[in-house]
Amino acid sequence: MKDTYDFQAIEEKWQRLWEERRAFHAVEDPSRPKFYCLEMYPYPSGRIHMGHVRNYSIGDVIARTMTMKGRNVLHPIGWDALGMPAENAAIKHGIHPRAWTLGNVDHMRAQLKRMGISYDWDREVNSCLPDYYMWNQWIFLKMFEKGLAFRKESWVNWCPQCRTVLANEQVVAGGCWRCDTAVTQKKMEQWFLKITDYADELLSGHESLRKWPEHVLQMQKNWIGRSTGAHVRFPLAGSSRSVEVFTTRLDTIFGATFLVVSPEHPVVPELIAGPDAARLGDWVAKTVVEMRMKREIGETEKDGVDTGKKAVNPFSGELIPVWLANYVLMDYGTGAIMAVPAHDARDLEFARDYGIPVRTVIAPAGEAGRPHDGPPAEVFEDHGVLVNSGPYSGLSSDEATERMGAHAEEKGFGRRSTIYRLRDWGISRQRYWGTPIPIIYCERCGPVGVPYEDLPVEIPLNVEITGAEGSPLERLESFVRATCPKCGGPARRETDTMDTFVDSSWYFFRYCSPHEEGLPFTRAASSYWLPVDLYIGGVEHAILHLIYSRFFTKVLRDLGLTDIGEPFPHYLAQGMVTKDGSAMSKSKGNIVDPDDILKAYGADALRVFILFASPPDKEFAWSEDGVEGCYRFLVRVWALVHENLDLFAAGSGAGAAGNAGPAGEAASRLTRKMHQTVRKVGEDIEVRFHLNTAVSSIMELLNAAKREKDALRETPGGRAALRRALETLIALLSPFAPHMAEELWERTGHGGLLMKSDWPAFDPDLAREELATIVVQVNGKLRDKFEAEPGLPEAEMEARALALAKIQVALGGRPPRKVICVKDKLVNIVG
RNA sequence: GCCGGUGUGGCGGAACUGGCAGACGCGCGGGACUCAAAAUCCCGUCCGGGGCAACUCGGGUGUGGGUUCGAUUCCCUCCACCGGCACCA
Repeated sequence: MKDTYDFQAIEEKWQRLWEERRAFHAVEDPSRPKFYCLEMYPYPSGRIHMGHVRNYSIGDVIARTMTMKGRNVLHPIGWDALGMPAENAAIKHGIHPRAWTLGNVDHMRAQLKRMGISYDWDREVNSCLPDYYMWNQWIFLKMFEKGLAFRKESWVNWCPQCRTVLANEQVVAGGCWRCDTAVTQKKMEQWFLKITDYADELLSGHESLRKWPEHVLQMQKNWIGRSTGAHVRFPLAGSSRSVEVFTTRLDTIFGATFLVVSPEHPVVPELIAGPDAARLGDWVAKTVVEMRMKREIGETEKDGVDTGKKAVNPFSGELIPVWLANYVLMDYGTGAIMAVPAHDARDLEFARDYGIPVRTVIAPAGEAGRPHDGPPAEVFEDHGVLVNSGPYSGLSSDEATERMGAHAEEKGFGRRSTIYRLRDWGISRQRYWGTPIPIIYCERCGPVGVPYEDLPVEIPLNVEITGAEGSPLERLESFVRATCPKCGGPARRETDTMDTFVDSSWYFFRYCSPHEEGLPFTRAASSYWLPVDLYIGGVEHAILHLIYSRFFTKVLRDLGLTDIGEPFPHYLAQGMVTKDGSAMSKSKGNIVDPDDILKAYGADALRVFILFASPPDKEFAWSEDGVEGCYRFLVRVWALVHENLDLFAAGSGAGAAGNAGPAGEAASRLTRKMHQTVRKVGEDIEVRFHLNTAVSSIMELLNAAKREKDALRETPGGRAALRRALETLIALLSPFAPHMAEELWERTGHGGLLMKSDWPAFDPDLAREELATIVVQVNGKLRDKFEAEPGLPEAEMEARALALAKIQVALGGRPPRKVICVKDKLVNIVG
């Protein structure tokens, strides 16, 4: 091989050698500490994009560094391979979803290998293959047995374009998350997973997620939406029924001047019965539809009707009117509220529109003494002191809430309670390219789980995907027709498939024992590798994927399959990749294809640049000049090592470290810099994850070596120092630019793979500066500095500082009023 | 509206525990090499004033204030941008 930097030949060579030597293959080894480094597995859309490159480059630096630091590293990859784009491709190009998907996987696998990412390809998983998705079915059946998977008729978000149900989370601003088409509503029987059973634990689990970004925890918290308050029943006058409400402000209940029930509430038929039934019924019918539609758009005018019925306030005995209104949602709380217009802005707006009385029952702390008869000038929503509240008047909000809750429980008309915004997870999809839900419907036995020995229920491949209404599975008689596993009678198979978020909710378990045939994963392997030590991926999955995975982990734990309760104790949310100020996207037309960069500059340069340009959790702005700069940096490393290749030859006159002669100034300077760099790069990678500053300090080491090299080559000790600095430089660079580093490692006479070698040793004594630079300030302004031996006593520091000519001038002859000394750092003289 | 995040040169960014603001890279300017160009190498590069110059003085981390001997860093106010949630009772 030539002496010029032929990145193409070098990268191909080392990718081949790593593969031949199975360098990335992970084997459980209880004698060594493990490190499970995970990046979010990709959807095989066809090509790798810059977001992937960034995600996987970050992970690879961590994985390679941990390997060199002696950890037994698991670094797997796979494919989130079920989903709609494959069906869309089938419709558009007449290619089968399976063929399309597997073709994409082959292409993208080759691309990842060209990036030199250190994946253990023996553990590759692919969610569209039966040996993966059968375990979705297996886990589903376990959840079905425990009542965690259940059927429910419900309104669902329906995308008319994709002709499929969408989860709430897949509705973005009223549109379909994929195609942006306006979402409509439809009522269907659906399968749900009971994630709400885990709402509280998903929230309290945040306590242990200290290594998650704050904003991600906050997003999850908002999503779970915990509210504490009370449920209270208001009996309907002249009826045996009552209306239950949920409130977070029980202390305001004496101010409840009306009740509002959602038009979708089951009690509505009774409420509208009577002489006015026709008019009220029309209003309800119209409003139910409107609410479903307008909710997706946003603002809605408050609109309501008085049912003429009355309810009894269980605290005061007061009769209050019962209204129906469009601002009360059926799917939050109980679908009915007590309206307290004096202390809730929404209720006040409604009360004013319809002339309903407003009664003040909470006063600001200082104003409880004076009378509060008339309606308040404006809404008061803070806590305060109760007025006009019978026996509770005079109590603080907090105390009243407490006592009223106890009273309601004692009398049996209410209870203190906690509710959540989080809904159960609807997983049914009317699609073809998904995991078939393993259920058989028997006329006699109802829904019956497919027996475990009959798994997998395979996706039938002999279908034509036309894009016509509904799922192709419905029309496939051979798939639908079944016999009941319980009674043997005629039955129909479920034709819905699972949300693909099910696949990704547990794939990190499968990596631990990807070839296991009897279980989704083995306990031995999973208890060795899990939890994931570092999970890296885009923040767009902060809510859905990460909550679902946490939920699945807790379910699997409760099924006795694992001991861990949190899968990802450390989550690194990678920032977006942008160009010209906006995210790279097809619609913006600002996509840079990694393949083009690979061809022009090579994988190493691309990796170094993408890691150097900004910290992993921040946005990354693409720049062609930037890659070029990193490419030049690699060429400079290449050139410097080759210029000094003679130092690595036997008999070069560069003694080994031990027998190097008395080192000169330059040698100890470079050695010091080298050790400082080892420390800095190690900490930046392992502790702070600031890969950008790790790269820049490697650049500094290169610059220092270039600066000192001529002097160093003069003496044996200098040559030894230079040689060791270059070796260290190569090793530190290897997680970032692994191909070049391996090549240089080989060319400098080292045997074996650099990636399997030890991380350079750090010696704190050699890293220590011989002299400390003491900064001298006058009134906080830098005026001069001096060098001093470390540990100089403060009195001495002060004396030396005051003796400096510039300080004398700055002080203008006046004696200092005060002197602050910080050891080995600074003297500040206050004049 | 509520919650969270971010504001530093021409650009990406650095400053880790309150202690030298601008590391490193890009870009730009100058020089060397070259017939010339590219590549490479060297020097300079926060802004403003003074000096032929080694230098020197002043200002400076979105705004205004505070704490402190000392603030990019801590506290309060406001502004801008980004993200999440949103008639959530």
